[in-house]
Amino acid sequence: MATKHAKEMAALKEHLGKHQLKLTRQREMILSAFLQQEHITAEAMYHQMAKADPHLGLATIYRTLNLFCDAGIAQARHFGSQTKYDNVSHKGHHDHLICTGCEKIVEFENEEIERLQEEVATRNGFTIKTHRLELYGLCSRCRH
Amino acid sequence: MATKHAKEMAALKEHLGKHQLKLTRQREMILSAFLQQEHITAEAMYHQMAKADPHLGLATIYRTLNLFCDAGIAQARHFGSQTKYDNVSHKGHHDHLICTGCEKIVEFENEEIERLQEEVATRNGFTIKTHRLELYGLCSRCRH
DNA sequence: TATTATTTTGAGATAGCTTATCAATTTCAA
DNA sequence: TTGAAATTGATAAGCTATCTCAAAATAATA
Repeated sequence: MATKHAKEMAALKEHLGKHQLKLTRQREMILSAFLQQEHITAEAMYHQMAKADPHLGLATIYRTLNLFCDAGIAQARHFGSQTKYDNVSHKGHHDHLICTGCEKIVEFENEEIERLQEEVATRNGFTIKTHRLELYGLCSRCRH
Repeated sequence: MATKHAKEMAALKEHLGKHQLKLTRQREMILSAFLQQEHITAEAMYHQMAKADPHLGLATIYRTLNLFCDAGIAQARHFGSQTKYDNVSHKGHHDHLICTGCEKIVEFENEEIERLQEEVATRNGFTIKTHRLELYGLCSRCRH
């Protein structure tokens, strides 16, 4: 179990070391649980982990998930009023095609688009950390 | 002044008509002020408009900007904990480069990306109506 | 134009999510 | 093992956005 997420654990430890932070039981627990998710909210994480440790505080979940973001293990995404923390290692990055008729969501990847994004960023002096691309429209079924 | 934003005014009136809503002094004022912005938060709008009408309520600003979204005049975008309302008519397509350091926003257009988006959509049987592309990272100044 | 049903407004209360506070506890280097 | 420094947990506080409701404004109708 611990060896399963060795890569992320190493990334976390490296980040902790560089910033004079400490490895705690909570951080290990949360990392282990988080890596089994694709994307999850802090609140959902809180309820899920309450079974394993009823005294784990919500603030600690938030602090730790934000820590994971800093360490490059997670990525925060804002949906409406909520923040979802994506497991970066789980999949390569994917964008979304969203049908405004039936709300179906199709995930896709396109290397050429990613490359062009980098190009745009460079031209403007930016270094991209993350991005978000959503295409809204009608799927074949809803168009009729 | 009123004729300047005739197109958006027409779009608003059409939406109001279809939904049994009414055209009010506040909606006209807010539309006029909003169309002079590229993108703005409700809070900023509130302070700005306080000069013209000190009694205009914040709730009305929110309600009206959301109304504009429904009418297709504005588009809401979540950045951190805040929501920014984009003026859709300001430019045809404008995507965003967003600095996570200083919150600077650079707009850009890239026809090649747009073309590839269409391609992806077509391949998945979708017809795109709108899209949203945001690149998050650090601008040259914040990188140091 | 006057009437009237319906919608909208303004001000503050409320809700939902996230962060700040701080004493007690834990970590880890010496 | 010790002790400085970081972390935790519980809860208060902060922020943004929405809801409530009496009063006001709008627009359809007479």
